[in-house]
Amino acid sequence: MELLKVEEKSSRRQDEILQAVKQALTEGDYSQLTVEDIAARAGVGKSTIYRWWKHKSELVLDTFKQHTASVFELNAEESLRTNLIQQLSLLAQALNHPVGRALLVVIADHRELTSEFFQQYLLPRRQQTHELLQQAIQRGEIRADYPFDLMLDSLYGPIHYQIIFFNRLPDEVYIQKLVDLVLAPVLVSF
Amino acid sequence: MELLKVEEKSSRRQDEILQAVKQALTEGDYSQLTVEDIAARAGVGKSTIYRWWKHKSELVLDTFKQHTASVFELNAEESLRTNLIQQLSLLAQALNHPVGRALLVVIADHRELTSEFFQQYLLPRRQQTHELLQQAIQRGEIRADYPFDLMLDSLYGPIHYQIIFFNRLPDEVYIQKLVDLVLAPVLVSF
Amino acid sequence: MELLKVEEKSSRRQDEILQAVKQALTEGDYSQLTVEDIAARAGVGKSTIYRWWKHKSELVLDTFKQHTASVFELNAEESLRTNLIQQLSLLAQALNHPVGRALLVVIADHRELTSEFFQQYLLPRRQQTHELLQQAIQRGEIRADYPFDLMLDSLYGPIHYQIIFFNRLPDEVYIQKLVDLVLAPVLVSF
Amino acid sequence: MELLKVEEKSSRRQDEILQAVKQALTEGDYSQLTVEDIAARAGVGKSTIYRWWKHKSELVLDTFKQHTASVFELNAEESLRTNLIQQLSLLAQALNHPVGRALLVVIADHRELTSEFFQQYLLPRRQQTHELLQQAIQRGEIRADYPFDLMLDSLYGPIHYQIIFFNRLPDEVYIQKLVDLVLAPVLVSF
DNA sequence: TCATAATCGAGACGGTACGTCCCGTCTTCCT
DNA sequence: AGGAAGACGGGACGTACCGTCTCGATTATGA
Repeated sequence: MELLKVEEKSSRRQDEILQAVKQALTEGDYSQLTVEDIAARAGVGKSTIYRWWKHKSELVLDTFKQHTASVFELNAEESLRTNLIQQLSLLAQALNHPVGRALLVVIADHRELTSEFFQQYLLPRRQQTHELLQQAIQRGEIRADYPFDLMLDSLYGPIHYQIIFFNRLPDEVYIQKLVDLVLAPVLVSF
Repeated sequence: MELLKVEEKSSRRQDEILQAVKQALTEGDYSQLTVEDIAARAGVGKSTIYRWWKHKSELVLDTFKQHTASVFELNAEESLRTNLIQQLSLLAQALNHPVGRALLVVIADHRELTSEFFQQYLLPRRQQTHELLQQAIQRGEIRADYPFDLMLDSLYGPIHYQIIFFNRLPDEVYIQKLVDLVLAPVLVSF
Repeated sequence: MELLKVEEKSSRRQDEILQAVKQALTEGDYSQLTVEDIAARAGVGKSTIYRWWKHKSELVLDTFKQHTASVFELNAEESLRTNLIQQLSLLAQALNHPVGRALLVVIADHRELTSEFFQQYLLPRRQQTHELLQQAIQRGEIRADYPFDLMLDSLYGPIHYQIIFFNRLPDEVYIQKLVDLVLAPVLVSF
Repeated sequence: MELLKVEEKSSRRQDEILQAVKQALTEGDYSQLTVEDIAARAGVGKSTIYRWWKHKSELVLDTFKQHTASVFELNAEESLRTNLIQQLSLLAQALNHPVGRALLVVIADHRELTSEFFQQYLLPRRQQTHELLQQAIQRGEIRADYPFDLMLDSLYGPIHYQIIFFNRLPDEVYIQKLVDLVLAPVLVSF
């Protein structure tokens, strides 16, 4: 019981730390993020932070996970197109948020974290979308034979591309057009 | 002739410095890149580096430009598809090269450099590809009415996406499939 | 007791750093003194030094203070003459020591430190000597009416002068003669 | 003839450089003095400066010499006291001038220059004053048997002492009192 | 009168130390 | 006993100047 309490307590504290990271990133980008500042914001000693995270970069990763945790439920009742548009919009917003920006730096700078990020974040998301596609296939919305992996890259890729290299958050219109373009060849039409 | 000499920004010494950056990046990634190490490799004082580049990040940008300068000529005699495949392959290799990796970090970390990179590197490349498309249209290879910007993102985006988030250099097969997928709706067929 | 501990500004580590400064100055003069070298000698990071001292110059000042801390007690049982000779000899030695030499550079180079040095070092010393004079007056050794400030300058001045401009440590004989010369008009004789 | 002309010209240029040093020192102290700034003020290339002076410190020495060249003639018709007061006042002003301040730094910082300064500047001055004393002896103004070297130190020393350590230009009153104090035991009175 | 040489400004260069920043670890001292 | 506070070793940063060295433009000379 007491152990649980301790765990809970530290879990709450961890949340506070991640919140502090998010707040700090809202006020300045990754290069201005310092562990000391985070500690001060969270009312915590630096050692407490390093007890749970080996490096600053991991902190950012977890902050991003926490930040995007609630997002990304699928809506089984809507069409594939609607779901995709919603997914990509949320993704774009998440990536364009200061926390997402910081994540991009971390991913680029620490290649050893890429696989962790892939396993824990990207893969689940892709599988989710895969399910979406399966359902659409079963509903007869789209063709069953198609290079879906490539299709997903064609959806996700441009979003990241726009944010990273054009420094621009793709708007709803862009995303709709993108989805329509990519979806066109695969839709069952008659 | 003399005017040309004035115009070309890169003296021999600056070239040597960029070479030193490339070499250093080949031996370790961006986070291990040190201006002092670069200076030592180039047999140059630190001040010489800072005389020409304000920040380490700009050094990396110029190194990337130099590294990819010779690349990317179009081949007017080949088909659009062949040209695209070749372009994307070269791009993928450039980005996956240590220098490209470093560039990604810099772009992610210094958003103020994004527009410079866009202007000086991405935009010319896009215009080049646009010409390619124009030629293909005139040759009747592809349709004239199409959202080509979006199409370019669909080509470039996935390449970057694979490299950044999957930490993987897209192989020839991937690129061919990608090009075919994206090109399919726009090809004039009968 | 604990208050005392708090009050004493010099932790063990700070002492080690000052020792390292002294050692470094023994091996080379001020212009060769490097903070990095000091740090290395003290087995300390550069930041530790800059945490406690704003500038290299202040380090030297404190080193001089530490170096001359134990010195300069008066000997109430001896005659004024004996005390003065002893004081000036010690002063001369302190100034001629590498640490003293460095101090002279710092004082000359950083006029803003002069007043600090005056307050914390020269003034106490002068007051001490003033007491000495008061005692001598009360003992009837010397006259009570005399421009003692000027007298002190006539004692201290030549010592510094010899060291700075003649690059020469005044010997015992010089000091005795100086004291006798300056003291002559003020001694009570009959 | 032509050689002379060349020599003259360069001599004029050297003067301009020394003037530039003086001007620069008037606007900021020695630590802010840079050779590049001097060169710019003098409208001269850095190499021209280094052609005639090995180091920045020597430049300052020569500037001081030039600055005080015209000063310090003795006035044989006046009393010893008057002459001494005038001498010391001029000395004090010269030392307190930015150029003098810079000189003090250089002397303190480059002990190898001390002897040069001694030979070329201090010694002549002392000999001059010695003559003054000789004349006073012959006129019967002062006693013939006296430690004159020590006496000179008692005059020069306090002046330097006040300027260096009290950061204060001794005023006329101070100097008069000093001279009177030091002169008292040596004056022939009846 | 024009080519050739000497001079000198401008400033690039290798180098060195500075003082700052912040990492990730370790210590202290309070609660 | 645990944790906030923050000292610590370390190491890269970007800056400032030093004293040396190239490079052209500008004279000055001599054929």
